[in-house]
Amino acid sequence: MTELLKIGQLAKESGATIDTIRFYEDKGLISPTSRSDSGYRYYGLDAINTLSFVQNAKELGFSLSEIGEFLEVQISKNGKCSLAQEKINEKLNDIDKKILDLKIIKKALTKISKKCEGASGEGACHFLELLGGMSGK
Amino acid sequence: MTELLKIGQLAKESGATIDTIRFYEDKGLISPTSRSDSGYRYYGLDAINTLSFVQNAKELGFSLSEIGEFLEVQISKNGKCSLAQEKINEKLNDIDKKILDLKIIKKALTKISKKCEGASGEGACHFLELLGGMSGK
DNA sequence: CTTGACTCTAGTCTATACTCCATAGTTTAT
DNA sequence: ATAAACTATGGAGTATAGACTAGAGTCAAG
Repeated sequence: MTELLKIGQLAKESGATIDTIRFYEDKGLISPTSRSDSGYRYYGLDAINTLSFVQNAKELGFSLSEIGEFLEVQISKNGKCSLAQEKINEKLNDIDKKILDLKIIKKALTKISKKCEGASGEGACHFLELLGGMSGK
Repeated sequence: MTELLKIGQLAKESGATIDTIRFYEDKGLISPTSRSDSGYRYYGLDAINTLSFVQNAKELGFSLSEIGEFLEVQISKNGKCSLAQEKINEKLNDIDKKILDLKIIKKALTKISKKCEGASGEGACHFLELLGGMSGK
């Protein structure tokens, strides 16, 4: 028989907490292979991989619901690469947009910072006026 | 006598909602110049600038509590530019870090995407295995 | 003086991703 | 057989930035 893990063991193996695993179950990301008569959750070893996938995908900036979609695709085994590709490309666009936004913010902050400096380091700060004045733009 | 605004008027002038203004009050960002006997809030015209400052600072990525600190500095009139400079520099560092993170993610996603493509666009997707395999790194 | 528009407080709800708690039942080890 | 360790469920709490609601009081105009 294949080795089955109780939730605490899975938690130890995966690095997730018990609460997190149950939370993920609630969100449809993972579910126990079986339950004992008393209701204890039992997981196959693949659950470790699933959780590690979730961790990695989270680090890549995917939300739990996006990760859930990936897992569904996987589970259905009908998943075409094109589906994942689409998601990945969306994510890449999101990222480009975020980077652009951050650069714009950076430019604005730098500009303000310089004006602030120009007004001599120790005088009363006009930061708020500078920023308030930006409302037109 | 200076012109005083009721909360609804201030909302219209500033573009914020009434709820938002009261929420900001709760957070210590703004408070009415005075209150009527019945409890109505009355604001001076400067409240419009304050709210526009809040809007702008938010767009620049500052949290409400950071904005609150800026406003305190302003209110105390002891604010030195160096204080604002410090905050701005922290924010600039944050932004650089975020951009870097996003670029790393982008690289990882691009790599995965390419591998996925390599596995012929319409086959079963190995996205999850690819990602699962990254756990070592 | 009544209607409609405005405002008040206090509290609940949204989304995201968990974390912690109480209470109760189960399993394991001695 | 009993104590320690583990697990179950359901619900509340965390942070952020508000949106929305109910029920009550207030203000201005006709």
